[in-house]
Amino acid sequence: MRDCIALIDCNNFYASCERVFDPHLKNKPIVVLSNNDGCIIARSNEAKTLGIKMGEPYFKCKNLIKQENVKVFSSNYTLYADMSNRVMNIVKEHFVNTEVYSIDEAFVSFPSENLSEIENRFIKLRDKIAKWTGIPVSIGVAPTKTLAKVASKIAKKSSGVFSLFDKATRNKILKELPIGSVWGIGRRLNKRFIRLGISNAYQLSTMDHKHVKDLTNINILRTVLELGGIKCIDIDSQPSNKKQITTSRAFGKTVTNIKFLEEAVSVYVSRAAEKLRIQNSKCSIITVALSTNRFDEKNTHKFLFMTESLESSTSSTQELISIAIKLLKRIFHKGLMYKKAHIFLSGLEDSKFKQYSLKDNIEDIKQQDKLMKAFDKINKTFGSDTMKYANTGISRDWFMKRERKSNRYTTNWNEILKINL
DNA sequence: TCTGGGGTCCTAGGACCC
DNA sequence: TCTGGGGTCCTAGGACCC
Repeated sequence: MRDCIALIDCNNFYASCERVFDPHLKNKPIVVLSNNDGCIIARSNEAKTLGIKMGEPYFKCKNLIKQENVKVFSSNYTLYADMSNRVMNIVKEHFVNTEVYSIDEAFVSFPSENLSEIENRFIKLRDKIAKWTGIPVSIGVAPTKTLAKVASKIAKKSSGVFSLFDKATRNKILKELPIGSVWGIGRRLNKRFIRLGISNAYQLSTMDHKHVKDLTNINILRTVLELGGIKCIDIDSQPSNKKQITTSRAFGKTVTNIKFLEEAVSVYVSRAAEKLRIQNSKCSIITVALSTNRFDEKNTHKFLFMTESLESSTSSTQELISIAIKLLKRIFHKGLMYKKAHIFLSGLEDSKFKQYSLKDNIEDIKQQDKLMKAFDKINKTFGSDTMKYANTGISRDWFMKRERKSNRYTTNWNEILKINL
């Protein structure tokens, strides 16, 4: 028996999360902004109809938004992550083999069965997710991941569940699908294929395999095979640890003062080290970078960075902050207008298999690990930043702008939804 | 004034090994 | 005089994803 694959995809996820806690927003246009209230990163269907584009800078469509009375939200990742967990937990309850692919998507695989049974099963799942979480989802079912993606796109326009197994239907749909909409074909390849006269997914699916491989790489050949119904990309139900951890964020305003940069770098290192400890890793390479505003036409864009390899890997916030501050002082140039700081942690290894160096004081390291464990536990129980290092600052004047953030309804007692009777 | 953030994988080429 | 064959590891750059 062959496996079937389904993609469960939340509709307009961030916008839908905001709507759950404010029923007035039903049928109204909503948009959600990226960090620093920069770009549009989610739109309700009504906002899409108005012609507001994905990724568009907020300031460019501000007039339209005002004119059409579109409700605007700053991004509230705490809320979205919690809502995502709720949806994913329901999916996991129903399917053993699940892969949480992104904050708003999950793949599941299951043995093939009768087609109408499949559809019924997913209609029930869709209804349950809507009832339990308030989040609308679309579900595409097909023999491969790539086709499940295609099917979920169709599902968005129809009843919410669409299965794509019939070959004639598949070919018809692929003929109408622009090549750039295929999962795995980005802007560059889209251009290249169009230049070769290949403009829709059907044409791609019938290309000569060797030709595709010579033209691109093994992954794109997999995409081609998957469009033809041959499974090449498996469900990855146990996501492996990250090989590199980045925390990079723009400031709410440009910063020239090194004191502020020290705070920002300390905050970003704290976040990165937390991520490191969540996956039980230690890092042996740290890079600190600063950049100026890349959209500033008067000044050339500067990206300054410096890397240090550590003799002994670590996941201690304290230790990483002190190295990062040292690197920061070396790359800092007076007079530049900084807009962003970045921290990269790499050379990751599992804490359990840490390679000790001769100079290591094992007792000290154990103490640090214990301290960090307690630190993380407190922040997990009482909210992030309950415990923090003093270098990370109190007022954080430079911090990202989020002027229209909704409450963290599901994760903070002080921000819980209040109902007036 | 205002333009996101955080990842992954593949390939080519160089250095190096036996 | 000649300059194999098979391999690994690392890095930079390019491409993709949400």
